[in-house]
Formats: sequence, C-alpha cells, structure tokens
Amino acid sequence: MTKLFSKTRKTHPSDEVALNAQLLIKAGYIHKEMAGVYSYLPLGLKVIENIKDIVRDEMNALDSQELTMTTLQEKELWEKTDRWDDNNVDIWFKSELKNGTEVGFGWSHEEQVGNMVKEYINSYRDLPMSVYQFQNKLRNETRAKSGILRTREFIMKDMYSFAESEEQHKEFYDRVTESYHKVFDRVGLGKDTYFTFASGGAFTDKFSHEFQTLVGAGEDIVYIDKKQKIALNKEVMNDDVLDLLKLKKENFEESVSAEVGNIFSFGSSKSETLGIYFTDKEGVSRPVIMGSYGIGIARLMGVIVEYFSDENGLNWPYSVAPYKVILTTIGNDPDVLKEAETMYKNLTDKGIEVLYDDRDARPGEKFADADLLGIPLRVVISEKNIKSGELEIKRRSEKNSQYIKKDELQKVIETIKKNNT
RNA sequence: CGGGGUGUGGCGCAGUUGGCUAGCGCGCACGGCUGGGGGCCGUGAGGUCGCCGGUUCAAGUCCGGCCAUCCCGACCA
Repeated sequence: MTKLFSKTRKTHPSDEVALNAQLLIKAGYIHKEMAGVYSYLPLGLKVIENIKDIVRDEMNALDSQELTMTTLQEKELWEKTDRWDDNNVDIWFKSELKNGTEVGFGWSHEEQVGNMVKEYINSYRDLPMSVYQFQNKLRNETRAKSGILRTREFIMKDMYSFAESEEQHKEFYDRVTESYHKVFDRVGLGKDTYFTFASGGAFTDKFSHEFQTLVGAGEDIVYIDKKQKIALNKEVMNDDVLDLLKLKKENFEESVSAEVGNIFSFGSSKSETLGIYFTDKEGVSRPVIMGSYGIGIARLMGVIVEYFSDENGLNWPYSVAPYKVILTTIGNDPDVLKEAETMYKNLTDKGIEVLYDDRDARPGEKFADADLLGIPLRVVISEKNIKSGELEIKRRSEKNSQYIKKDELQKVIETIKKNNT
C-alpha cells in the first residue's frame, strides 16, 4: 500500500451525489475528469479487468471471437441506416478530418461490424458466426448522472451475431441469454437480476430483452415476477403484451432497477440495408439474421458497488475484488513484519492476490481503510496474535473478527471464493 | 434542451449590511508523544476567492456576461 499511488480519503467531493462514485473516489478506485467522464485508477482497473475476464470467459464459451474495432467511424455507413442525422440519433460526438471529411465517434458498432463481416460471410457454411469486443463507447448524453452508471464515455462489451435463419438465430440468442445469466451470477448479482422484456426500438423485433438488477440506484422501473424470475420493463407493461406472453398482471410487482445488459434481434432488416447476404444451400442469396448483445462493464461495476456496499464502504464479491486478501500489520515489531512478509509470499505464491498494508499507520486507520477498500478478507498480524499462535481474520461481509488456526486460512479463502462473498 | 442550486489552498467548510495582513478542520512536511477502529501536542508550506468585464475611495461580498458542476424533468436506439 505504500507503493500504491492512490490514497483513501475521508470525504468525497461535495458535488458527487451518487453512492457508487462517492465510495469509488473515497477509496481511490476512480478519478473524475469531468461530468460523466471517469478514469480508472489501478484498483478500479483491476475490478474492470476481473469483470471483463468473466464476461470474456462466457463469450468465448459461446464460440464468439474477440476483436477490437475503432472509435473513429465513417459517416457514409451510418447514413445508409439513416442514423447519422442528429435528429435521429442525438448522442453523436462528431468531428472531422483535416481534409474536411466528417467522422463520428462510436456510440455503437452495429453498422461497422455489419459492414466488416460482409467480407467474410459468403456462404451458409460461414454461419452462424459471432464476434465481440470490449470498447470505449462515446455518447453525448444530454445529462450524465448516477456516477459511473450513466456516463459519456464508458467501457462496454458488445457482441454481434450472424445467422442463416431465424431458427439458427434463436438458438444462439437463447444461448446468449443463458451466458448472461452466468455472467451476472458470477459477479454476484444473480439473485436479483431479471431477464426482462423491453421495447424493441428501431430496427428490432417486437421485443428486445434486458437484464435488470434490482437496486435502488437504478433508473428503470420494471415489473418482476419473482416465481418465474422474469420481468417486464414498464415501457411494455400493458394488457396486450401480457396476453401475448400469456402472463398474469397480478404476479408482478413494481421495482426500481438498473439495466446491466441487453440483447436485440435485428432480423434481416439491417442486413438488407447494409447488404450482408450469404448464399444458401440452394444457391439462393439471402440476408443474414443479425443480433446485438451488450453488457456495460463500467456500469456493472457501479451496480456491484451500489448493491453490496454498506456504511463502512465498498464490499466486493470475491470474483471481482481487486485483491482477495488485505494483510494488515499492527506496530513495527520486527517479528510482525517478518511474519507478514512470509504470509504475503505464501499467499501470493498460491496465486491469491494480497494487498499488503505496510503503512506505518495506526490500527484504526488501517481497519477503516480495509473496510472502505472492500477487500473480502482481512488478516491482521500483530505481536498479540503472534504470541497466541492464532490467525486473526475478518470477512468484509461480517462485523467481527475471528481467530483460526494458521493452517485453516486456505480453507477459509476457498469458502469465500466458493460463496463469492 | 427546460427549470433550480452551487463554485473560496488537494478535500470538506466559514467569511454578517462591501472595509484592514481571506479564516477553520482534514490532508501534506518536519519534530515529539503514542500504538487494536481514522489518537494527541508543536512548527510549517500551500489560495489568480471559477473566468471576463462593470460599479465603487475600496469587491470573496454588489451588477452583467460566460464557464464549470450537481439535482429535477425531457431523452436514453
């Protein structure tokens, strides 16, 4: 911790109202550049990378392939789908090249990816196919708010799928739904994250689907059916939709939620506009069926903060925690320091990420920071504990510390990992 | 984009009807005492009072414009 350039602080900036940003700034995870624009410091970046690793793992399991597309985008492509005009899409950041050519900064990559894959999709043998990326999206929001939940620049995982038929598309779409549930389970939000019917929007089928996490800081209103574990976004909550889905209104209750993911079907409309065709078995040229699947990585981090934090600060699920153990020394006794360094090495050698609080600070400050930083397990090394021969541990999710035998530590860590808290 | 609020050392704040070298706490540096839930004492560094212009003998304070930021609303593909 003496080498960590970020430091904790006791207060948050007075103009930061959102809990997620208050805590992340106090703990030194993020830095605000301007309204709706945040930098991710070493601790914050580790959380982002942990979330990305989980998402990446699940996307790869779908045989989707990772790539990275550019932020600068061509005007012509968006004009084809009539989405360049500011009257149709009002969140564009635009600029121009030295020669006057207009360019846009990507707020989505649907058009770009569609245009790109035309080169590689020729035959039904090339389908189904899917690609994804983690990328900074730029959206000129009229009003950024809620800390890192709604920003002008944000990290998003966006995936795109291409299929030869509605059936093939549906199969992939359903597998993505499963994968998304796994992602939200793995980051600790599974219990309160609902598969949600939402309005389709331009170019899409009747419904799109969202993944909504029940959390007070959210911006959406959903109606949830806890038994069936599904939800309807308020925007589609009406009798026609209920009839169509064969659902009963009385099973639903209203709740505030945050959208952590969404998935769209485009059918063949976008392919027809962009000219993405393949040749089927009969030699007939047909438009591909396209889908789009997003997870807001930075927003997900913010939702996790909002969901788990308490009056003492952050509280990360093990799976996304920047460090799994915080090793806290008390006093400057040589035996204490030696013991701490031995433990640091032992745990690190086992692949467990340890944040070593080697500061010459008083216990109270160290404990307060350990809580604020939200590391799942705290281990305290002190003269007192060395004499007793026991290990003092405290889980972030629990109030009091406990004493265990030294050889039980590994088991405790395994348990926390398994329960993800 | 409509409405409202706020800008004073890195952070949180005070500064009265305009008036004297712009204060306080945290943090920071140095010295000392401490040592299990943000401890204490002393010394010190650090400020174009958001920016530009105006009124005045005199502006952090009054007026105008601008900028930034937050909240409510609208929007959210």
